[in-house]
Amino acid sequence: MTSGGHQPPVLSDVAALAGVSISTVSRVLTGRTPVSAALREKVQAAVAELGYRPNAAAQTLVSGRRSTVAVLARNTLRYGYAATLQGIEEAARAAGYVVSIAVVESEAPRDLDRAVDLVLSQSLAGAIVVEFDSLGVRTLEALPDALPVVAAAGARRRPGPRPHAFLDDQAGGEEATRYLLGLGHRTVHHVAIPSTRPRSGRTWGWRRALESAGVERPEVVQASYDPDSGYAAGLALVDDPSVTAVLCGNDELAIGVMRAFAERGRRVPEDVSVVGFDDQPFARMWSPPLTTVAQDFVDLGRRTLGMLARWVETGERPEDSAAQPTLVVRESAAPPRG
Amino acid sequence: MTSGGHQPPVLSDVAALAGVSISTVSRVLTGRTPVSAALREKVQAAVAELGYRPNAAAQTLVSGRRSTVAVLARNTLRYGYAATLQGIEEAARAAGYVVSIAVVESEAPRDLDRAVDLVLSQSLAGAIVVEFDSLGVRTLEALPDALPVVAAAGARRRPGPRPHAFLDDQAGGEEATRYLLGLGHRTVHHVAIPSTRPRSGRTWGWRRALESAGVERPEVVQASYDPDSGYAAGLALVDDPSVTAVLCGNDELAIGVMRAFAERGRRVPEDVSVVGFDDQPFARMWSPPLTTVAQDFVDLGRRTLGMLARWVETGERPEDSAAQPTLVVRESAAPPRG
DNA sequence: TTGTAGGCGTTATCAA
DNA sequence: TTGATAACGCCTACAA
Repeated sequence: MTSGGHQPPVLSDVAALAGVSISTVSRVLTGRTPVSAALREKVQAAVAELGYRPNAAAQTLVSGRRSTVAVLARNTLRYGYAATLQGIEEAARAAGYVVSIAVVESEAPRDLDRAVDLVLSQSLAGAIVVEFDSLGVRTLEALPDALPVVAAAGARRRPGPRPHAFLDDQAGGEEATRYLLGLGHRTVHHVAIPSTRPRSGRTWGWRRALESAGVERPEVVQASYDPDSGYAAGLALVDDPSVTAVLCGNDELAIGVMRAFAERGRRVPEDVSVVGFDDQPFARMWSPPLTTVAQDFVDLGRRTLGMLARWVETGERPEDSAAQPTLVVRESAAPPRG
Repeated sequence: MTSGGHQPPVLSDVAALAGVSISTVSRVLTGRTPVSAALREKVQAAVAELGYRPNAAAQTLVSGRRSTVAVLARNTLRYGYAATLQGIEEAARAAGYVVSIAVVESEAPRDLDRAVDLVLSQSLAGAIVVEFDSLGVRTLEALPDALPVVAAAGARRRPGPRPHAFLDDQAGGEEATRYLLGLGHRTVHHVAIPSTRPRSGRTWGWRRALESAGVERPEVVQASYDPDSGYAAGLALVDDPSVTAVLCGNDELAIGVMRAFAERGRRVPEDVSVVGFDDQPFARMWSPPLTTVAQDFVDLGRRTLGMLARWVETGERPEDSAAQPTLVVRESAAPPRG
């Protein structure tokens, strides 16, 4: 079939129109080999006239050069995940990579297999796993060793087979706890999120701060991620008069805790101080505006992609990379009464 | 080079191990042509032993079958965008498509070109444009006619060259306004979001409801998307005693409006009713819980992908598809005083 | 039912 | 500097 139809133009069409060989067209397109100015211009004109675009499949087949990076995540909607994805995409676009996404729907092995199969059905330069939850750990294990994979992690973990960029939430938990202690609170209670490990980094940070202050360490109230679970945790704390300051594992938990206190007539921050974690967008709009530990997820995404890109391009496995959260002081924490 | 190195196995490796020809392996893999049980088992064993995976580039090169869908959007983090993306990804995964994303950073032509170039550098089955803003309209125009493209739109628009799935926010605006009128309010004020057209669908719905009730139509307060802009709008309304009910173009605006009222001592819903739009996750957690028009963005994403998939698979251009928002009554709206 | 051979669109190697 | 030509990995007529 001659290419007169409505097929997209290919290299030979351009070559024919420009009156040169296919190799010459390829050379001006790749730019790696010199071509005389005269021919180059003819070729460029033909490319423009035909609206030619290289066939990606053919390119990666012959050159082996891959330019898509897959992101595997449990979720793409919750704030931390979505912000990390944004950072990855932004950095990828700047570096010339396309990002594809695959969510791992549940703990069920078939969901993991499904996502991994789909991801590996592409020609990948590498992959990023968002490892904010235990499913991330399993996803990491399901990926072939030959593929460059970097984890975007919510907490430091011991150096493993795969490099990771992470947010040092232990430092954040410690800073927030010290801040509350510095305000004059006798101790700080803690409502914890689930973790990839027995305890989350922020929970460790809270423990360390209490211990180094030589202060009593209350029982941890274990919760999930959502406000309802924070509400239940709040109810468990509200009748205890020794509770004057609460560090929550994330902002949504903090919202739920605050609602439970409000319903029982304990005012924030007058009666009890509440500090969140993450600095989600609604935190600053809350009443009272929420004091919280800000984690820069967008930057985490950028760094993760940067590590992966360097790995792919230089062949050198990157070092783990940490970033420090920062406490954002707003109005939900104050000195205790009296 | 013989394939003894650490290269991934290819068809010929499998064929050699199984003691059959390459085509036989290909046949058992594609399943379109019958193969004797004996050989089929040998091949499957060899595939498993080698951990063989087909090379995607070679497959799409020879077969022309594409299985990636690109999503172009202004943003991936804001609620509506992220939820739509979630729906797209979910439906795509179920249908065997991979989704890749490209954000169009700004109105600058070079940002549009950059995103479009990156997207078109892949072998695409089709594309989806998230058309919640005016940049979406321009993105749609920048894509080649030959590519199947479906828009995920925030509002109905006149049928155009490309099919779209949309949320009928005009109906939502009308319902919310009628609800407030039904509560006994003399009229309803409106704080509007920007729109792809001179007026957003929800603004039209608000107008229609007021007109058909034969009620005075106040000036629209034009705002942006964020709480700060809602706060400014709230300040513009707070001193007007005729303001007893406000319909906001989205939930974040509603938050800002409520804060402005709270600061000036006007209570919600006792003194003034506020209704939002979208039903973002924080809406139900607010104090008071926000009455708002829920839009199912996840479903929008699913429908959009469904349309695109049918188009790609059957060759028939799909019809436009609408979904109705629903009013979620919570506690931020009530009958007027007295 | 099975194997052989040709070609998908591009890059890279080799002569000229 | 340019042009043939041989891969890249796979699918699919066509022949056996």
